[in-house]
Amino acid sequence: MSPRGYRLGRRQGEIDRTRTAILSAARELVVEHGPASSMGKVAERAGVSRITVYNQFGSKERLLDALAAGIGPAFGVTPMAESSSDSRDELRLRIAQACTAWSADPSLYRRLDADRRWKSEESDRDRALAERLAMQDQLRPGCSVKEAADVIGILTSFAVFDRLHLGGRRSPAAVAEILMRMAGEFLAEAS
Amino acid sequence: MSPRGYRLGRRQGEIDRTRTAILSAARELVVEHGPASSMGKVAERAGVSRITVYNQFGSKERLLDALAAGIGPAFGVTPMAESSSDSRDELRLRIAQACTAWSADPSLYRRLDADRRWKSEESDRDRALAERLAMQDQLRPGCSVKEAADVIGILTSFAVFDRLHLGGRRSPAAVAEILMRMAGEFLAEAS
DNA sequence: TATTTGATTATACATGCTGTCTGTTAAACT
DNA sequence: AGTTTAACAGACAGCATGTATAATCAAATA
Repeated sequence: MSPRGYRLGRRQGEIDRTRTAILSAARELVVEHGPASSMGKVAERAGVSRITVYNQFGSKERLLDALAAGIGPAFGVTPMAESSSDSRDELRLRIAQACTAWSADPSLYRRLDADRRWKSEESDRDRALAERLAMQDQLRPGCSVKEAADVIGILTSFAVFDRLHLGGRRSPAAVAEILMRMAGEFLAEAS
Repeated sequence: MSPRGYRLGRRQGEIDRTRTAILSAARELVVEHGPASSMGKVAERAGVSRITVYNQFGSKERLLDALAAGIGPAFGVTPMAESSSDSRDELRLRIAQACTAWSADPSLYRRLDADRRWKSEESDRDRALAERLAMQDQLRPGCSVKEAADVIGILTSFAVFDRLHLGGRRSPAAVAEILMRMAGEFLAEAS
């Protein structure tokens, strides 16, 4: 440990540079060849030793976790959404935010999506939004909160976005428009 | 090859039994531990040698292909759908068939879904159905054939079905009902 | 300047997996 | 009988992950 305070000072700069170099190389290889890319190849492309990759990230799984970490917060945190008075606008905002987040790096998320748990995650947020919709009588008669929450989860998933995005031929805004119309399944008719 | 007809006779019985034993063991292990299950474990559970698995299926990829083969035909072929006069009924049938197919073995398809290409496959069939809908003026004004085809692909994908199925807590028929309502996004209003 | 700290590195190793090679064995045919 | 066919088994090569140990080296301290 460091009994007397030992600051890394400008050594930290090099450490951060190697970390980002490794992450950058890993991103490239995952996009090119999928998550099965070997640690050796990653180290080679990053210009460091294979052991350095293990020293920095511990294991391949944690390296992929770090690679996927960038998206979670940006998508999960919707600060102003909570304060929105109209839950219908909140839904629209939620869908738009999802599309923006996914459009940041689709070719990476596409390769990572398989092993990740985004599909069934964040159901708490979905349920909370569905409950607010129900509270404001915005749900179609006969539609349960659970059904609305499940559909929200589907409409904000990467797989659905990617299928409509078509590699950029359809804009995120256009995708969001389609998704919002699909959300009409559980919304009350009144505009 | 076999210049003179060489029949396997009752050897074929054992061969078939071995193949099904391997497939059964592979199914169990994939459901339990995902597609990363090793060929050695599969062979061990099937009660045969690891080499036998390779002789029968050639490679791990082809073994997984064989595992997934059961679903494709049953879902892809919709004989009476073509002859249906009402394209709206055809859509309803298509969605119902997808739900029935996926409900056959969700725990297996869930593990296989990651590496498979069901997501972007069969877009030809989706496009054909979307074109028939357009031909009969069943598409919402301003909705392109491509958009309808994309949405059909989404609504008949396993990932979407699985998320609504909830491990059996929602029946396939109920899932189909939700999906059909979501399809209303691209359908003309008239009933 | 001399020492300490901690990241990077090379070498080596253990383990597990995929896929192939070579030979053996048992059943089907002539 | 003898021949043909294909499943079967042991051994092997190659590559992957992850670990252990010791050596190197630059920056931070005293």
